[in-house]
Amino acid sequence: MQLRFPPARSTPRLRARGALAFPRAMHVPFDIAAYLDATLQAQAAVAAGLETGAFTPEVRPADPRHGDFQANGVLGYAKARKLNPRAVAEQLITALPAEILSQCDVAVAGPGFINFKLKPAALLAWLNTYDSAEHLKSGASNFYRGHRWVVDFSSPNTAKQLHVGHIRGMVIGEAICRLLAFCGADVVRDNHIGDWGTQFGKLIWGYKNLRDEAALAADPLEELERLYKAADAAAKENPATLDAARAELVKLQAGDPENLALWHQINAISSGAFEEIYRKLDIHFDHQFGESFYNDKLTQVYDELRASGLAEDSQGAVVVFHPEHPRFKTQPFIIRKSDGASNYASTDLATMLFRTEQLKANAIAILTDTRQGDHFEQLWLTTQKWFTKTNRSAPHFEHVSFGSILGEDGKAIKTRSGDPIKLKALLAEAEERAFALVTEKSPELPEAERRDIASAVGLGAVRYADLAQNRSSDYVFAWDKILSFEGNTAPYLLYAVTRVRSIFRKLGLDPYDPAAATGATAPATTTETALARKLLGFAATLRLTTAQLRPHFLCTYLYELAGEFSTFYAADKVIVDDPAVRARRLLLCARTLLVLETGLHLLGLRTLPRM
RNA sequence: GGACUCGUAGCUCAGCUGGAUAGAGCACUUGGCUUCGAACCAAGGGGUCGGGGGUUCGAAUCCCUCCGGGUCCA
Repeated sequence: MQLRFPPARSTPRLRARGALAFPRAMHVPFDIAAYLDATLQAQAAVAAGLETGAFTPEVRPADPRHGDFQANGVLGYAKARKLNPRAVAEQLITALPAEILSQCDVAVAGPGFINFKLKPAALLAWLNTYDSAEHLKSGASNFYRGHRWVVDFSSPNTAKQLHVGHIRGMVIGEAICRLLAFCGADVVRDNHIGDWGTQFGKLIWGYKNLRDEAALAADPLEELERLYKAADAAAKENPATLDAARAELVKLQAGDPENLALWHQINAISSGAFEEIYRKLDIHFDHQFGESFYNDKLTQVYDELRASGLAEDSQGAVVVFHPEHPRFKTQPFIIRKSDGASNYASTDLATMLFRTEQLKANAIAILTDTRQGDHFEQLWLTTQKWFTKTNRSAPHFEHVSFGSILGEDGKAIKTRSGDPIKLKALLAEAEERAFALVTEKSPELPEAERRDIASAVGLGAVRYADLAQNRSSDYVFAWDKILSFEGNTAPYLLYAVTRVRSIFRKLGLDPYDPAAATGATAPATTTETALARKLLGFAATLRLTTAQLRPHFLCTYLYELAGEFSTFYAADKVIVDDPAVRARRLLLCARTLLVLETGLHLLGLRTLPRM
């Protein structure tokens, strides 16, 4: 099956899915930009006599000053044919179907832009149609229907604690999974744990010779970390110890029952500790196919790559070169080390095959920090060639990379003693700090509720700070910034939610009860209209966010939405005597709450009734 | 040395793969709560988009070249 991956704008798959029915069949398209784009392409361009193969409307959300959407495609088209762009735009407008003209004010502007401004009734129709999380989801689920995505994220190493450096991949990965699923994809979440490797030699040796039973019982993972460090130090001092550690590794790899049992035990301890944090952060996996899972799948990789002529022997190792690539023509992709051992390249190749053939992935996304870019570029080049040679179709692949977390000095973040900051401690501190703040702002609330709020706000703040910044940049971690509770932060958004909820609470209404907003008429004041238009922008935001797998687009949108709401809230009083005005504004409040909460939940934040 | 990545207001960052007068927050100045939650809102000042060249109707965005920070590879 040939699948297309939605770009930021419209896709052929959307055109085929009844987007043209608006409003004849009273079906309101979820993504109106895509609907306009499709209609211009399929109907107007034909009617206006344009070369349809060469014309793309390029409809996109517009600056509010110009309207809701703008079509830029005429400019390039007219230029290439030495036509007057404004004249072509006028032609196109006169050829527009009546259904569009009944919904939008359309005008040519500037050198040849076509501006579309939705009429208030069209805004109302959308708000009435997309009135629940389920309906938003069904609107969005056309985007990725039929796509099965395997998302590989978190993927920590066994026997090491999660530290600050791990949180970005966890949080971004979880958000991406939720977003793709919301947009119709079938998502398989896989935690590719580093549960196999040379560290186990030292770890097992340390466990056998240096362990402290009491410490192991008290904090198993802490003790494992200590054992590894101690064994590592001992091996450096004494060559005999190093040999002994290597011997333990060889025994493990040969299937020695005692070492295998220890290995299982170490993994179980590790998993337990990871689970604790995953639960706290509401992070979930369908599978934990760690590196060891691929042990028996590596020979197939070596055999096929050699048989297909892609891999060659070099200085005792098995490597793949990519002659067409400026760098990888000389920099080898080592798939088997000279000592015969496997490495990340071997297991990752086996993983690509397993996910394609067994998990039936159309698309694979792997989240790691950007430093592993070279590795994944080589992996992907190799996979494509390998699959081609063996008549397999390759899935879509994305290395979803992200920058490092830095300390306030701009260098890799560390504690004062030079160790990594433990995630457990970081999250606890976030909750502590949030509790102090909640207590200061809302001392009247019972302590149990303040604790609960602090948890949502503290964890949400850390999480949101990681999501709100473009993932490709490095990220400077600073408590002041994360818990500043101002600007584009979790507390601001959570606060907006509580303000909306407060209105309904005051009226004794359930904001998610459809009856709460019945009888609403179209938005009337400028602030009402601005808010309504922003709400419709949710569709384009979801498309953009998933197309680029960059959750910060959704963050920015939600922040702007909360801002529009705050402006509206200050300008237009909701609880007024006039029932028509009240209903109109309550509808906007209900939908603001719906989109804010839906969006925040997609990002993994917990929302609150009050704070 | 080669490759990748980033450089936007005093600070922290957006800018939707080339669109209209480059936007937010913090900080600063000013105004707004006896009226739905002020953890809020409104208004104002603040920019050679690192420098230079090029591509075209149009460049923060694409190309070249320098400068500077970060990362990866031997």
